[in-house]
Amino acid sequence: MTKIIQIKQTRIQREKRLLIQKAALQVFSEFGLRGATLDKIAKACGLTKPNILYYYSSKDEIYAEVLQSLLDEWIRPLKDISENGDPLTEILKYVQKKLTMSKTKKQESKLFATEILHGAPLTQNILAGSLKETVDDKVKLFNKWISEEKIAPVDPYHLIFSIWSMTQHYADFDVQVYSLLNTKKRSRIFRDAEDFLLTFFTRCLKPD
Amino acid sequence: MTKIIQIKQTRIQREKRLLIQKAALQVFSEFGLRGATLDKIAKACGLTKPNILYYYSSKDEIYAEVLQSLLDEWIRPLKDISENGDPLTEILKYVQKKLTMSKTKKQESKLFATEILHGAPLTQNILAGSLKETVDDKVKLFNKWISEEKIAPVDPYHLIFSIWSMTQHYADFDVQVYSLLNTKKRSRIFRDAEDFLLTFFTRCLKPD
DNA sequence: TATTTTTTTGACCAAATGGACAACTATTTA
DNA sequence: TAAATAGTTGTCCATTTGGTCAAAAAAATA
Repeated sequence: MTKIIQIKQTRIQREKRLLIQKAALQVFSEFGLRGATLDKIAKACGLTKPNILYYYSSKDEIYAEVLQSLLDEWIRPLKDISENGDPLTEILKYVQKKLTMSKTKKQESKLFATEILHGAPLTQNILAGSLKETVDDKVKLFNKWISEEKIAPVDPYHLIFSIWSMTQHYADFDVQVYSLLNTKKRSRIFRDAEDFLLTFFTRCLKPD
Repeated sequence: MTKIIQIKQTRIQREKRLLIQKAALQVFSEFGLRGATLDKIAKACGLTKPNILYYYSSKDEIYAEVLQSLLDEWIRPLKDISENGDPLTEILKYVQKKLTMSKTKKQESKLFATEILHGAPLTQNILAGSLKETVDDKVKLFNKWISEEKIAPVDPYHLIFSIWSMTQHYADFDVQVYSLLNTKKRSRIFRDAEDFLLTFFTRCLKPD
């Protein structure tokens, strides 16, 4: 009742909702939608379960909101690829940005991956909608660059997939990466990864 | 009791265990360990829940067995990289094999990905054990090839990661791939992916 | 400060789920 | 074919978990 009549959020509502979202991201990314429980989220943010349900009407609603705010952020860097800059530089900058996100937004990456992996039940429309739009737009740009012989002729869609997969791998499969590299310092891994990726894409995209 | 005394499996045991494993792979890969229920597995293989628990003592045991048999298969192709063949050809063959697996073993790929993504609770020892051994072995081989100037000097660990991530992407993120490519035929996607990957790795690995 | 509104929580509920088990049926084996 | 063994299932149980609710506490407002 009250909540329907109430129009703008109170200070406490803003704070608590954010608190819950943060905890939820953490729990969802670790356990997945079904593995996450309201109790875990509650404990992670120091609230009680009924209190959480005072702010969100269901677990699914929390999940949907966390996922939604993640998706916007996820697409943004792709949009930033500019048709004015130097083609190779623009693409390498994008690679770098994505790799950095794998380091600093690991939970987001894992949550997104889990969602897609399990069929993207809540994300399908976004994939086919705004993401597809952005991708198609950049594909057009890449094709222009190719026709101008500014980058090597490769399938732009698969080029984008390769950037996504290689960079996100360091977030999503971190456990495997860390198990196989006997490096002590994690920052070292990302430095090496960056070296590798930049060399890799430079070699692949430099026009003949 | 009976099962402890019994030494070799009966025909029915072999058949039913396989049946259960197949169904379990399907259900686990779609819903994850926690999202999968014994009822779903039971329905998927046409047995009753108690009947499944006659063959496996718990859901976790089924999961562990499915995962175990998957892991052996998963590592194998890497082992097949031969130090006798032509370096570039050997690596490209490996890429091809992995891509094919993404097409034909999609469920396995997704299950493995989910496991690693969620911290690899049951797989950690294998990652750090037999997988690491095999990887280290191939890294040594790649380094040898590099020092002989038969392939370009790139970090072998990250090279392996790049092969894994780019090929598995077509299985794990299939929903996204299909959403973004407006292709009707799926086989077409894999043909294009193969073209892309082979060109890609050839360009990157060809010695200067 | 009195009143209203918002926030918090302990206790509770119903559904889902992993698993136990005894009784029953089918298959092997002697 | 009779006895023994293996396989199957209906029923039941305990735990987990998403969610409710009424009452108490805290905060905002008049």
